[in-house]
Amino acid sequence: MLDKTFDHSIIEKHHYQKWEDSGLFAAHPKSDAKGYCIMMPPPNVTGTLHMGHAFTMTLQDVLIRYHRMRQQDALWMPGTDHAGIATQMVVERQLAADGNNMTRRDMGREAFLEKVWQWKEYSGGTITSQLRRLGTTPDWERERFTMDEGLSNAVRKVFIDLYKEGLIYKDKRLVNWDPKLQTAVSDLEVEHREIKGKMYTVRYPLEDGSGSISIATTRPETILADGAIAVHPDDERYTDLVGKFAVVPVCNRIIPIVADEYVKSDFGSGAVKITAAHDFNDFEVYKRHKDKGIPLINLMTADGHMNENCPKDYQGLDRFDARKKIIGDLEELEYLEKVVDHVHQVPYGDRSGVPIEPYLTDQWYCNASVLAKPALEAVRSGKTEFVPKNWENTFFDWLENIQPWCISRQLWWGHQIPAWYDEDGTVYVADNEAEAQAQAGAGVKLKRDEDVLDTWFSSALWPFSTLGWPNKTPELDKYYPGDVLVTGFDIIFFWVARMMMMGIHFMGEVPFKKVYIHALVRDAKGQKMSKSKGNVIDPLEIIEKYGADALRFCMTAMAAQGRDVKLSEERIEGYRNFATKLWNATRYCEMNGCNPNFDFTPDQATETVNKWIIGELLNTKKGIEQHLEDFRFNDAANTIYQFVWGTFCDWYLEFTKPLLGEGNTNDALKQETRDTIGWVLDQILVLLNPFMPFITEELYESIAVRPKDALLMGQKWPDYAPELYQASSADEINWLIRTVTEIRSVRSDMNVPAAAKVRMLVKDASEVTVARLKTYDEILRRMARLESVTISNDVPKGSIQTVVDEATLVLPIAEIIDLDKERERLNKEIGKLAANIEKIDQKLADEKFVANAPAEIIAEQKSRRAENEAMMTKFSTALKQLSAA
RNA sequence: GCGCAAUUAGCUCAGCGGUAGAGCACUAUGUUGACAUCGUAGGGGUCACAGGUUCAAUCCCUGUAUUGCGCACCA
Repeated sequence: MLDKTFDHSIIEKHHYQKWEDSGLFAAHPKSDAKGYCIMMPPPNVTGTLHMGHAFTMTLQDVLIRYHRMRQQDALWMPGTDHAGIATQMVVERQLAADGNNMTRRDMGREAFLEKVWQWKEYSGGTITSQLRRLGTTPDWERERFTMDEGLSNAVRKVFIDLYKEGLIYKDKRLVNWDPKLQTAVSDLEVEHREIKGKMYTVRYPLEDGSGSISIATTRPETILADGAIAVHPDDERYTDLVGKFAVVPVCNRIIPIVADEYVKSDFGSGAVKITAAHDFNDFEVYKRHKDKGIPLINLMTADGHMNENCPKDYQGLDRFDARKKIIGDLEELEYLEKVVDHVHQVPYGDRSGVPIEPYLTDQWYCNASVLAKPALEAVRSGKTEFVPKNWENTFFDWLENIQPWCISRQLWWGHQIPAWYDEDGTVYVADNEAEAQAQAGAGVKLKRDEDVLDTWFSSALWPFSTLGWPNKTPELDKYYPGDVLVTGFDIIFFWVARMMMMGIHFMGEVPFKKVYIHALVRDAKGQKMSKSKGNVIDPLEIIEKYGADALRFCMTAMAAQGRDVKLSEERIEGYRNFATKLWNATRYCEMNGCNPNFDFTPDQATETVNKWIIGELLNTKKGIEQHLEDFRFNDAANTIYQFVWGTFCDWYLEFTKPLLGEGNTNDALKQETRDTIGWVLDQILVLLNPFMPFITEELYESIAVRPKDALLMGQKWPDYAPELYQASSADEINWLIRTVTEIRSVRSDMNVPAAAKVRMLVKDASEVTVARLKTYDEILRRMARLESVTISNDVPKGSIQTVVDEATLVLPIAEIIDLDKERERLNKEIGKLAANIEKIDQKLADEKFVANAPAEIIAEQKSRRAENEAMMTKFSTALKQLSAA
């Protein structure tokens, strides 16, 4: 027998161990079953589980468990990502905190990497063990890490192949440079922050002494690297100046004045300084005016200090100090004309939090625009489909305007670029040093490129590198392309788009057929969870407190398409209560001997309530299937919730109480009812299992003796014969529900004490109703707290009356009735009905409506009018009788 | 500036061309051994605003407002 209350903490670990030991997580590439594959977005190997993970992993696990139960050969491919910058930063911080003030450069590459590997070994299992707490069932045996040997081989091969195809190349261009981390970062890793800064207007004297030209800038320190001044070609104010030269204040360099359409005449002075090595737009101007002799001057070191290209007294200054200094100098030299407050966007590194510097460096690039074309085409043609569809626009916009992808990073943690240089700087791209040496020729001294690849470069290969590529494997055959990728919208660019590009290029086929994009998890107020805000809800604490099932179910129920998940603890508590409800219902079933009977099949049910609940279960199962098919997780969750609580517990178990009681001497019926209850309960556990795996597994084990080692998670998703649903049963039971609800409602309205048992007379009952009243006599008496149910057209004095369908229900309660109150209630009912009728009459009187509306709508209005009319008559009669009393 | 989404009950959100829904919260109440982590009943909405299409609009279209999120930015 089950304990009186459900304690999730007792059951969770125990079941997970059993599941994992059972081998049921494993995919079987050689089996004949149809494959179903989800590639888990690999979390940061040294990370810990946060709500975003819990959310996405829950949805994936629901899908995987569901498809596994449907007898598909499910592969949920798990793994972790080395997360280059993030992980390296953590270890560097640890070094700094050690007290020795060591930096990675002090340590040297090899020793540092050893440290990172140690850290990976130490904390690498954290997140995967936390995923186990959540109850997820990926094929752990296949777990991969982006820096595994196999995956690293794939990375090198892709690099080499793309290099040979000319799609990877080295180039000197401006990159987003993070002076703190001292690496290039992707423009996706740059966040623009609105900053209240200043705009400085600076006067540049003309070289010929004939006057001056003024420009505006927010970054006066870059004046030292100015290479030109640009004006709009049509700007008449400056026509005469184009072709002349100006003198850069402070450093006195002579620079040309050029005309370029990029300049907006109506902004500032209409003249702009061109600092080609420190601004993306300026760099473009520079390229268009190469013939004008514009110098390309880099004035900063990699860590954001002023370098040897600056005047002596600037060299070595931090970039922000240099700004202060130059403002002073300009003022002193009387070049500074104006300073105004100016709000503008400044790029910040999203990891380092410092302003990003456009910086001129040599980097490796991938020609993304070539790779993007087939990826775009694949989505346009529907080979890959986004759900919800509107994300396709985001995908298109980005890929259509894609820039060369800078794939090199000045980090140590990651895949080192497989390129070697000889002393002349000639590059040899090869799988290993020996091959590079062979290319270069014996005896040539080679040095390997020190940089590593962008983490997303290896993640882009994830859908096939994890399946054994470049080897031809049965896994690749069977599971590529994957069925669905489940991920958040925030990494459509970072990851989804790149997997599409690489997957199509190297596999000749899209990496997944569908991309389900979910929203972000926020706190109850809708704010993004972040450590600095302190509003982080830790999934593990929630699991401790409410159970993994409650968290999972909450996540699923909140996963409506296109909306963020605002997570509140109350909501989770609500679903914990749902688990308790199921627990107690099961306990009740056990107490009444309603355990699954394996000889019972639902077609054996004869009693209407039993046939009804079976039919309702059919609809529920169909609903869940449809909703999961459509990735409408919230609807799927609500469908089963509603069935379990609102249908099974609230009504069916109550309906069957009389049948199980001593009053029922029909043993066959009693047994059928027990069997039906046991069967439906068993089915509930199966249908609910993908959502709430722990409690359902526990109950499944508890309610029946099963074949040895039969785990619920390994059971087959049911198939029901459609004829098990019978509309006639539904009609009858819906009448019963209506009747019980109506009596309860009127009792409550009239303050009839809950404990009071009252008689009920039924007036104007049809034959069908008479029969039903007889059939459900006991249920009615029990559920509506009635002493007796009698067919009678008498209305005793002091009765309250109400109407269900054609019949009038009369409750003679002279001793407790409040006549005024009852009069008020009846008048209210009549008023409502009259209003309905009036509305319908208006419609029916509208010629256009009658002429244009479909016949069934008109018929519906007419029959609704008749119903309302009939009810109004009955209530009016009741009112008259009350007044006469 | 461009784009996307949202605006429905006190809160969080579903929904839908033909009688407005859920959970939580709230109010009242507590009857039978599954369940007070519960039962029963109830109150509560001009479906942001303005136009349009339609016999009919909360739903479709257009515009406005507000909010959120992307993308791009003028030095």
